[in-house]
Amino acid sequence: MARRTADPDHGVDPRILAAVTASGQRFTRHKAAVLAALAAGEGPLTVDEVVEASGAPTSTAYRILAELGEAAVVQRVPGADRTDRYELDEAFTDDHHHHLVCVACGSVADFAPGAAVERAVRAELAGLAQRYGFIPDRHVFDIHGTCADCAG
Amino acid sequence: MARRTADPDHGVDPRILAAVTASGQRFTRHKAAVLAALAAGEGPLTVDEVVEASGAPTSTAYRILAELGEAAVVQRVPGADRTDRYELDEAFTDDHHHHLVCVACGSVADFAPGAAVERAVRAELAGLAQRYGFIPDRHVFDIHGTCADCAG
DNA sequence: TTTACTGCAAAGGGTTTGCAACATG
DNA sequence: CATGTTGCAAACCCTTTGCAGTAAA
Repeated sequence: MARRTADPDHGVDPRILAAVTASGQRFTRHKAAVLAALAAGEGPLTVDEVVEASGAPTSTAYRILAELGEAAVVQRVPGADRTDRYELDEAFTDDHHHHLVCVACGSVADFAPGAAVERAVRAELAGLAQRYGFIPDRHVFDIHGTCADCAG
Repeated sequence: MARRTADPDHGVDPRILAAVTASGQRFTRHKAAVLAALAAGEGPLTVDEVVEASGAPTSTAYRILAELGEAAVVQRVPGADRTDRYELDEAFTDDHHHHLVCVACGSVADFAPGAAVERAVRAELAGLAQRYGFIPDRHVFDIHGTCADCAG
């Protein structure tokens, strides 16, 4: 029971660790804290929320989020307001979800799409390259509306 | 043939005119120019593009776009970069479309979705109120990827 | 030891606003 | 005429960056 006492990985998903190091980055204490914050968050987090939860200074949080973005570990999620939000890439969450964006308060929540939508979307994506010369990477299917809190 | 010589409406869609005035706004020359620019544009326009095309000063362009947004005549379209884009609401374009967002150059182009996707989406929306207490208003189905220009 | 990361503070860039002059209804 | 709109410039806020010190590998 002495095999792993120090835990330099901070309990982070080994696949994420691999992606980060494969990208030529170091795995630092702040990076671990930011990743933990994102993993624990309900839906995508604003930079302020990441700062709050991770303890990293704002500028460092921005830099880490950018680095993780380059490593394809984190995705930026634009919301109804002008404030960006960030979430773990689906490759590391093992769930496919979309967003419920509240136009009243700006909050962004996750929701699981029905199989029919995803099936249709996949078929749609296949045709894009032929029709528009556009090479699809990922799709955004967000619903804008009013969340339960704001609807009263 | 002398019925409309002055044309105070600048040839703008009467439904848009109605929506603007119904919102308690005046219909000014700049507003007309911005609307004309949006109507003529291929896909959503950045503020700079609106300024360029309409001749309105930047601050006025922002204000007009905000006003038209409140009148539900214009929608803001977040892209891959941090630059907002604006387009006429679908209620006034009589076409339903989505966006091809280039992650390389930030350009946003329109594309017409297949019927299967829209059918599935409509079914999905219907269930949201029950499942999440979320009242859907509109949906965003954008494809992120690389446009023909950037793919080389 | 090497080099990436950190942290502060200062700069950057798109967006918003105060206010006096102006144009619309 | 009364009031919403315009335009300039200054203010704002989120985000990015320079640089010297720190820490990961």
